[in-house]
Amino acid sequence: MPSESRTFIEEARRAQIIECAIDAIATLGYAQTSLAKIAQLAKISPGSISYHFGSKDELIQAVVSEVARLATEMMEPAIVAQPTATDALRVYLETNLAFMGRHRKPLLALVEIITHARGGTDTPGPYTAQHEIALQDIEKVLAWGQKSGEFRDFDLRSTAIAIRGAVDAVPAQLLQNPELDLELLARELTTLFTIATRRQP
Amino acid sequence: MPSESRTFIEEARRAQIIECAIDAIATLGYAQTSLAKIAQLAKISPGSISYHFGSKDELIQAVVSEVARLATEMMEPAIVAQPTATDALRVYLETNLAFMGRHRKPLLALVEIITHARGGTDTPGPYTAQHEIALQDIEKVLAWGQKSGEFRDFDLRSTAIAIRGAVDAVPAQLLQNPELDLELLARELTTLFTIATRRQP
Amino acid sequence: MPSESRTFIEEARRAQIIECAIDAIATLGYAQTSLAKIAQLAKISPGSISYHFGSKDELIQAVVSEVARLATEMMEPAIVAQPTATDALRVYLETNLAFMGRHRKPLLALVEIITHARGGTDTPGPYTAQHEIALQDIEKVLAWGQKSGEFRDFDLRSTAIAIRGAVDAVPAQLLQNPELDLELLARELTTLFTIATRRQP
Amino acid sequence: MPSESRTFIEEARRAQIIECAIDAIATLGYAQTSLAKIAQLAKISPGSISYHFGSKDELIQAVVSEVARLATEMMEPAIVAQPTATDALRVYLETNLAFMGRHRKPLLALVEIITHARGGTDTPGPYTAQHEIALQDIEKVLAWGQKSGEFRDFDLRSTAIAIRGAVDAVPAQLLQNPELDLELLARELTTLFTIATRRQP
DNA sequence: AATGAATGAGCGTTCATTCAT
DNA sequence: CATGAATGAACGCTCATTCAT
Repeated sequence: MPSESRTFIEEARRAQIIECAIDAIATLGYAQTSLAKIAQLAKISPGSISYHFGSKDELIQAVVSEVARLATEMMEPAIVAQPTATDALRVYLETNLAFMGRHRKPLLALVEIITHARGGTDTPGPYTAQHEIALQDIEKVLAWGQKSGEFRDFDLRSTAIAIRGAVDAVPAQLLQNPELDLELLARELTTLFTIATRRQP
Repeated sequence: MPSESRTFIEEARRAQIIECAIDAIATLGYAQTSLAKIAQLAKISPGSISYHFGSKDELIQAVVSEVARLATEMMEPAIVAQPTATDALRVYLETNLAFMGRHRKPLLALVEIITHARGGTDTPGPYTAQHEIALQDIEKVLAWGQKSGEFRDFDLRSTAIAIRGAVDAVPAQLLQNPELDLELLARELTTLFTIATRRQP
Repeated sequence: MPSESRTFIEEARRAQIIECAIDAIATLGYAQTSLAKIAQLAKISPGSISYHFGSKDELIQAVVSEVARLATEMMEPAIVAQPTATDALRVYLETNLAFMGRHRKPLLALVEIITHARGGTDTPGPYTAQHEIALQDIEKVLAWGQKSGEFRDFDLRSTAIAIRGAVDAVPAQLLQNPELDLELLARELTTLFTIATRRQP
Repeated sequence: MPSESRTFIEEARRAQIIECAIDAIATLGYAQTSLAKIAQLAKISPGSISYHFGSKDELIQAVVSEVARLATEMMEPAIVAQPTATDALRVYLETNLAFMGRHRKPLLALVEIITHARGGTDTPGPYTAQHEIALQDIEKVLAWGQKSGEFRDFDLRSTAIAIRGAVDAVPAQLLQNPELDLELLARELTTLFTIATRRQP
């Protein structure tokens, strides 16, 4: 789907619709968000959304990509710039939680989509891949730390699950308690996983 | 809710419907599960479910109660029987993951329900309370360990979020990779959180 | 439908069901009254009503008959005992409104049924007959008064419609304003129709 | 409700649906009229009605408004133009019955809606207000006649109930006997209520 | 004589999608 | 490009009725 194949105005419409979709999903919840409501928010007709995205699934996929792009842009450079795996792990947690604080709506929308838009056991759902990538990213950092001798000898996948699980648990908390102190949480999680992963004396 | 108020045959039907609902939700996902599909699985008419449960909400509530009963029965006694907070934490993780291994479908269904059955941003959803209780249970164990001197001085809520987040991340993994080694995972998580919480030298 | 064909216990059950049906219809309104609710009120099973009455329509018909019997028993003797048509007309109005005061629930139920349970234009509805009889009863009194020279020369049907219409309008008023002074109303209607029907000088 | 807010084609569809709803209610009765049947009459899909009216209640409200507009347009100017209360009362009866003759179906539909659309005994129902307004309109004419000395001294509410009751009784009669002579009826009712209300010598 | 579990048709409503304009 | 009217299938739910017990 090369961007050259789309006119400028078309690209603008798509961006507008994606933004309104994020707004609607984050505000109303995935189940309560219909194309009609998104259209209403965007002040366009429902048919227009189908025209630009073909189907609801495609729109949702576009939303996911957009948020992922936003998150990656914000987080990845900082992480890969770290000199040590320990620093990278710390910055991973810090940037993730910072993203949640700064881009609450896109994050909430993403969480809504991931938890709601999965298929059955057979069809894997379009966003599990995204999650697998996230885990592998963490595993890379962990493997780095083990290789460099910073980290103790643990199972990569298990530890990645724990770290990612902790991060994924935050939006739900945030939803329930908007006053949640994300900075405190970031410090505590950093400490926790730093201790938990470092080479034991 | 005296058991005398329901016939034997009614109780049997309810159990059958609950089982089929668990099956449907775990297999198809919450959003794709309709009363009609549950009825189809149970080989009864859709109206029959309404007859026995009054509303979809009541059925879902019954499913939640059933799984919660199952889980509590299996896990709580073992946890409270531990002599130290460190043991309690270990057993908490072990029994939770053991439950996932033995009751995969009920567990998946429960997770589906809890993550899906929430309203918009404002309305808290009927099962967020359940989750809060789970966090407080962990916090109790953590506070116990801090008081006894087993654990270091960390923020209770942040640490509870990390632990619960790790546990909650497992079903999604399990769904994606049914061969996941839960025993290994239990050992690794136990080690991780034992190290992370214990009093530092 | 001779009463001999029914056992004593069956007759009692029917009476009980009819009473509960009246209660339900008067309290909840016709549209909100289901056989299940009547059964609940009567503390019997829904199937039992079908057993005793065959169908809902039959039950409704039985309710109508019962209320009509009650009304006729209370009103007819007093009316036919009057020496003049003028007195008969007065007593007709008085007894009708007195019945409404004393048997509010049966009356309300009857009104609910008559206004709700009509078929289409083609099928006349089972209770229009009842209404036609009521009109003819009034016409008899009016014809009597015209023959005796008490009443002026008016169209029987038109005048009967006016009188019956006035009477039928009362329950709706009563429903809206339960404090309605039925005795005042009876006096006023008597005066009005006495003046309107008497031979003009 | 500015007319600019609706397309021409939308307005046409709405009008068509309203007309079919009137037809269905007048023909089948309120209780037997479903959106599906109205849609069938209008040869559109059931979803289309929801599209244009949002809910059944809104459609019913639109029907009521339409008929009320029709009736008011036809009757009010003639009534208020009369020089005396006696004339006004006569014209009130004449225009009401003339309306029934000319707009039988809308009138029947309106009566069906008003008598059916009420909740239980406690909830007043959305159209009882309409009826109260009708009574108050009559009371105004009666009060006028009493003040001018044309009418005798009677209770306003009781007399208004009688007059409105007589008028409201007509549609039911019309339903049962479509050949009913409305002009005769109008003359007779006029005479009746003129005699009944005029100052007695 | 009575039960109550079960049914199936029907209800009002929602919504992704289509298509003539 | 964009519209918005229209669709049709699916939803949760109600209810008179049936029938094995």
